[in-house]
Amino acid sequence: MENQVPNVKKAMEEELIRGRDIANQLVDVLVHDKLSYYQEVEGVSNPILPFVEDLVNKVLCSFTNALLLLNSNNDVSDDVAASITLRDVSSSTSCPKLEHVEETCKSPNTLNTKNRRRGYKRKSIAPTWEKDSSMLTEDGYLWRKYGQKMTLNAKFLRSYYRCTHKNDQGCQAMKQVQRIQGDPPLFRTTYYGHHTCKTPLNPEIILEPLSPSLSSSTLLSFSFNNSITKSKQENPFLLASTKHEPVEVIPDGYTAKNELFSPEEFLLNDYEDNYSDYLRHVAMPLCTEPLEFDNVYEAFGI
DNA sequence: GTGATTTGACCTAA
DNA sequence: TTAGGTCAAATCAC
Repeated sequence: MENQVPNVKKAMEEELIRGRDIANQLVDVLVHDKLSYYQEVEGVSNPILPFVEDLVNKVLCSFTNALLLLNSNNDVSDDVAASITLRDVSSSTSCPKLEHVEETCKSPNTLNTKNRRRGYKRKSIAPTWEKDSSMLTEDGYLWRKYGQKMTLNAKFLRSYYRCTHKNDQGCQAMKQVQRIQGDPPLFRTTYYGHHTCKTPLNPEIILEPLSPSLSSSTLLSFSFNNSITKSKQENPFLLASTKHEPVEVIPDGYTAKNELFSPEEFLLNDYEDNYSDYLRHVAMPLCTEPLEFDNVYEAFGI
């Protein structure tokens, strides 16, 4: 028992060093293989990507294991401990499991239904950005609704969504949708965190505002062509999101490679202080007519 | 059968 | 203490 703490510290140190080394490898790969990115954009398969993903997994595993070791020794804050999930470690195929740590954390109480929320941590982070919109709009990501609540001083339910890829990719993005006005309907969408997932949607339809001051309700209005009536199987991009939300659709012609702008790319191109440039390069080519969608507001009782 | 939503209970920050 | 955020079993939809 006396030797356990030094052993844990030793293992933790090794894990952190391992993570650092792998991260360095990853940087080398990313820096020296820029061309592969363009190959990927062109649709050519990229043999380096699996290797990069493996490196990323190893980095995450190393740091997670280190945190688990700290957690098992009560040397870590509750905040950090709450962010650690055993699934994150065990789900990785390339990550050596720390069985003794897992066993330490899996007390009988955690398996008991009444105590299964021990790891629950209510978020206290500030919103990343907000937008008000007269209609529920698709933002290019897949969301899964995990709750709704009637809040004080609110006439309507607030809905809670998290990224569909929270479990499989660890994406921490969340959003809340609050109907703030009945007639005409007005919705306030508050986003928390950023997407780290590889969204299955076309990158060109991902349009997050560049800053909270840029209300997307002024620019996110898209044409709604007949293809929206196709099934999920025929066009999964269009209806793959939560059933309560309408979709924003990019005209088919907007596919030229040099016209693709994700918000990140837009920032990298120094447009962030020029909203008109953003509109010209990103929003305007996409805007035509407001879309229509049956049962769009069904969940909100409109 | 599988995945998404609903809903009541649980948990925590203020 | 309480309002708001989250969990997870039950239910629904495809």
